[in-house]
Amino acid sequence: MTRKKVKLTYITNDAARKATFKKRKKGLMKKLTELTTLCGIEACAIIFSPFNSQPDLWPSVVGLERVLAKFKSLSEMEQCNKMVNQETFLRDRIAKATDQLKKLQREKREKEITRLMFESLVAGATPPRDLNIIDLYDLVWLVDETMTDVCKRIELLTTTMTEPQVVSAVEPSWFMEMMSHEAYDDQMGFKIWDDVIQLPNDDNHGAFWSNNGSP
Amino acid sequence: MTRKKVKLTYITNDAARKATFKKRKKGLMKKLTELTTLCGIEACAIIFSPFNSQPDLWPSVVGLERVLAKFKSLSEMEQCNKMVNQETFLRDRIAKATDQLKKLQREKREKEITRLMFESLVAGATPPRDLNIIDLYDLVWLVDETMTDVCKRIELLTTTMTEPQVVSAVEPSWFMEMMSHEAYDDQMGFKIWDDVIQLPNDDNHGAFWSNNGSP
DNA sequence: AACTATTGATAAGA
DNA sequence: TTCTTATCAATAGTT
Repeated sequence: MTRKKVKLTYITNDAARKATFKKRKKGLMKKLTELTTLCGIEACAIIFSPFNSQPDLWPSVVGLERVLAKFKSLSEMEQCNKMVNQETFLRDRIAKATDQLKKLQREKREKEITRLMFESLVAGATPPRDLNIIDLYDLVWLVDETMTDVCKRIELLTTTMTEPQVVSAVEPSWFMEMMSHEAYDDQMGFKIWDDVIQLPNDDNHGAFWSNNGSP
Repeated sequence: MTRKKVKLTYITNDAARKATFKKRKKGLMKKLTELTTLCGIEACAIIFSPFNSQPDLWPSVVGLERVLAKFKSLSEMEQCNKMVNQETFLRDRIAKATDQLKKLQREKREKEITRLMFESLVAGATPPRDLNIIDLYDLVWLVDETMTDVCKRIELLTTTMTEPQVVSAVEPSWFMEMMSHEAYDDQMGFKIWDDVIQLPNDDNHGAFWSNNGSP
């Protein structure tokens, strides 16, 4: 049973690597069979391994030869044009992971500053320590936003209020949301970087949150 | 969501086939990436399709060329020796499916005859209709077996019995098992034959149950 | 393209 | 080795 998510790295244990190789090779060939059958296409694969002196081929030798012949009939230039290769595949995955990372960093940052704001509030306006200029700017922005929300809400309640006791009993939903800040700190890097080889530099333009404190 | 098990046949609907092709090609390349990374091996794949004018290659052109060169350096004879190809793969699946089919047919047959026996019993020894010689032989064998079991159990209870009321209250487990005969009739052929192209003839030697009434 | 119910693949254990 | 099964991964149909 897959007791845990598999790490995408070389398996150093020989027996385990061989077992995995056999299983996954079989699975891969099944997938190839399915793909060609379902979509009525031609495909081939060659797999070298230290476990077999000869490469594993799919489909049969004859089928492989036919596909290879077809491939070789294309010119070099044709082969290079508009080709979907491993690089494209990896770039796609990297882009998606980067997007997800940015999103989580933004959320994390937002929660941090929110917590900071409420901590300052309950501490009775004690000046927060260890804050740099970026933190302070973010904090100011959030305080302004929150004040605006509060004023709007006060105005709304003042003009439409009929039962005062209900107002104090029920917290607005944005308050509840802001107060729940478990944060993604421990999981984030792990969850995202796990199976991605490398990430491009993040120039971070267009993002409001400063992404301080990222992993 | 996969609303149903996929049938391993050509997808006639153009849009659906293209969608499936894109998804499965991506999945296949991911699998190839994982296999080569986990096991530290070399592999390549070429996929032709009417959706791209050029074939999809894995890994990059350079990687593909290197693997192909390695493959071509092997002689014809070497390529043919001990090769695991599509035929081997299919034969393996066919053999396993055949084994499973036999097992289920045996179980189904056993349940049928068992039901027949109990029906005859409760009907007050009314001669069963429409039984051929094979059915009758199987029935005789089962009755003999059951009688033997019953005699053994009677002997056991007679020699060790201390509290009669418990005996009549608790059915022996083999009895319960025999009486539960929902049978696999409707599912069997479907479950087994579904994704297998062709099965070799079943010469059926060595099986006790006669496998009447198979699909 | 994104979502999720479901099927399918498989890592570890027996 | 093969078989089992809990868990993770792929994906069919839908939006």
